[in-house]
Amino acid sequence: MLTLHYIEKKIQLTLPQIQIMHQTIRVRFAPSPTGALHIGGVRTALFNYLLAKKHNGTFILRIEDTDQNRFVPGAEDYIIEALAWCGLHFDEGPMQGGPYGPYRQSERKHMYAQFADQLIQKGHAYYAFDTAESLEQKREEWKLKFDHSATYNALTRMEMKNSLTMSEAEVNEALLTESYTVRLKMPASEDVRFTDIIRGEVTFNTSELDDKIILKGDGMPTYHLANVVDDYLMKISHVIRGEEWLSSTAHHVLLYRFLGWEQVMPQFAHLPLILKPDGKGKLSKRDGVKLGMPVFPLSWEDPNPEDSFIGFREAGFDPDALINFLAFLGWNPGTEQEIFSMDELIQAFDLSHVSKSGARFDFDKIKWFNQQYLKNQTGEELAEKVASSIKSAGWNPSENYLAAVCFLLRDRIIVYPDIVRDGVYFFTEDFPKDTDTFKKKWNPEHKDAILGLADLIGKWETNDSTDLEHAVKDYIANSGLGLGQVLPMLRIAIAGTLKGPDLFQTMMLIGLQKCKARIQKLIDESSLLPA
RNA sequence: GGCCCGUUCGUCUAUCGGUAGGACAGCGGCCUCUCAAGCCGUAAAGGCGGGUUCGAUUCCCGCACGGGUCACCA
Repeated sequence: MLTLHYIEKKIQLTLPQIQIMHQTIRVRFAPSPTGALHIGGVRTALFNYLLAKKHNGTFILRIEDTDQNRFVPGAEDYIIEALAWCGLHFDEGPMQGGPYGPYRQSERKHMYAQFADQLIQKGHAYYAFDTAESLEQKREEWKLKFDHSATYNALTRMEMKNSLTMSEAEVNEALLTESYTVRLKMPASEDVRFTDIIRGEVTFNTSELDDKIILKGDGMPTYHLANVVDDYLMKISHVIRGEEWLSSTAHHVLLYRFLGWEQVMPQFAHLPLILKPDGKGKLSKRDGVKLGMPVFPLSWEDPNPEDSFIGFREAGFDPDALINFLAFLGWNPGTEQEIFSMDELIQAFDLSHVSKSGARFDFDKIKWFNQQYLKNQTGEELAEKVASSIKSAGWNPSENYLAAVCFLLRDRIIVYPDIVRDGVYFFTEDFPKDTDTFKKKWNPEHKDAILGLADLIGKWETNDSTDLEHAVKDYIANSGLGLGQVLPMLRIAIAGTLKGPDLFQTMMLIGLQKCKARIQKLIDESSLLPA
């Protein structure tokens, strides 16, 4: 008994994996070009990409632009650029084409009607001529009659204006003169069961489901039809999408069944949602500005400033860090490794390690990931990334110098622009000075000793910062002062602030002559300050 | 409200019935001219109630709570 149960369980566990191994994996990321692609979409794309790459499969981009009202110019370019920045490259898509194109649903418009017809022929769909007003009115009625569960379904469709309630002549007449939609005819009461890779078996009863519109008044399909038809025609093997789609999956399963495609229906995997930091609802566009953090990969400029958003790229994040962070939102490798390159993610990824519950977006965590990525780069690598912002700040350091600065700063930055913010004194004499602290620490009696130190620094010749360090420390000891009385002064003179990298390395980099001048200058200024 | 999905430290998570582990954030320490980084340490969790079992975080049922969804949007 016990062993039987055990074996049964083992078989259940290994079956999906075997299927994946021996099947050609074809997955698609299918965004709607209605604006900037937010971070949840990027994660969906990532998981699709990882599964495809892990099994030598194909990763497809399909643009779902069936809603002409919501079409936003530039959105498709944004999506493509954003995913490219993240290192997610498509094998088939609108840019590069492929054997199953076109890859924009608007360009596939002519392909959908025949399947809607097929459904009508078989009695699984029907024409509906209801106007928006009559629908709204009916919905109000149903709300009272059925206690909130108001839908266009088996219970109500016979009181509506559609090809089920009209004579053939009336229908033919209306087809020519009126705007119409095609609705899927749901069975009155039937359990629709499917297996979700992440959630296991899920069941819906058709009595709870409505007669979804599959073809709109303008001749365009809705998501439901377009999605099923395209996934079939494009031979998609796995549908990996957000959990918000779970409740309409029964409609999709029925569509596959009615179209005779159930045997080749893709496997479903519904990803847990990315939630707002407070956990109340899924993360949305506006949460970024509200909480002062990006939720988009790239900045998005909209004519309406309210709809313009800053991106992770512009905020100074590294795409590899973003990807690493996103991979861990709802997935884990089952080991204690946390830092993963894209190749390592591909190796380690497995749908069975995707969690079921929603994950809150944690800004602190992505900052930590980014910091890890920055401090593992060489000075040269960092320099390359910040060179343009250094230039636009008006500074023109040599490549070597910039790289050396980046190297010194690299352990204390979270995002790339921190180098510009924290490194001002490496590039110009015009850097902010914390004079308040200086005043607190300044003791006029030490003036001569410090001027003497400046003198020594200016004259010192060495290539070794520890050599300088010894000289300075010896001088301080000999003058009878403590390190704590002198070094903070020096730091403010040279860097303007009490924090920063090793003082002696900093001085060596800036140049000892310049440092001497900075010390003298600060002391001159301090004699002008009120005591 | 109906239906569906979920529920382990504040947060992200490990644990596939047998001492609840890691990471972020927090706190403390070491290091140090400072700030970081790093290292060490500390505090912190199985929603509730029933069952099944020698044993339940893990399996089952109920409840509670949270989320999703109920458009000619995807």
